Amino acid sequence: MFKPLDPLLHSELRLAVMSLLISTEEAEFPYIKEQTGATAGNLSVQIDKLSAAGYIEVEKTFKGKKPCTLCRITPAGLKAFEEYVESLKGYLEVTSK
Amino acid sequence: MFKPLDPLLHSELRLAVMSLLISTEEAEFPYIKEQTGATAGNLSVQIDKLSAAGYIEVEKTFKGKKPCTLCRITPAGLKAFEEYVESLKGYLEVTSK
DNA sequence: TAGAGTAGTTTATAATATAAACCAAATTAT
DNA sequence: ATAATTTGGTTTATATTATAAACTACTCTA
Repeated sequence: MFKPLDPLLHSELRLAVMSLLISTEEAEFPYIKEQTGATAGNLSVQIDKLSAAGYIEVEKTFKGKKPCTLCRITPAGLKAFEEYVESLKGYLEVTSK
Repeated sequence: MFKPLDPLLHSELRLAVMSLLISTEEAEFPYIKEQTGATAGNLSVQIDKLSAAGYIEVEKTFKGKKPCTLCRITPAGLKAFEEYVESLKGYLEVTSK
């Protein structure tokens, strides 16, 4: 009935980041920051966690002279997200018996 | 895009409790404990929080000689749950553009 | 070259979840 | 009768987590 929810994804900000990356394939740090409304510090920490879990890939490049942190979802991340959504459904689908 | 998620509901156990109560209208502590797989301590704390927020009603009665804690969802709780689900959709519906 | 802006990271703190320890009453075993 | 066990919880201590504040480094502009 109530399957456990991946704690890495059951977090408002990390879920938003994952959701965004699934839609966009690839996104830069400032864009994610703007879209999620997160502070840079918080976002940095959560991106690290997703990256450490292998759910996203982080590439640090340069855009001219400015640093540019690019994030991309990984197949493992996509799978985890799908499983999370599937598990979550058990909590949301109210079987009005 | 990413609406804030009610932190009271964005918790695995509390969400399970709410989901259960919406389906059953009324449930006893041991039943909720069994269905959610939670420990009694954890469940007690989370029920208190939902109750303090006015999301559920807790009635302490007796069943013969044994204490019996009955939980029921409130209209405010139902509304909060529905809003939570609505907000959550923004995170789950991946607009594969 | 001083000040402001951009792009982040590190770290300290506050909030949260969770289980362990505990309490009280009832039931069962000796 | 009384000791152990079970039932039905609550309280409290701890571990984890989320979050913002403080910081670093580099660039751009006046």
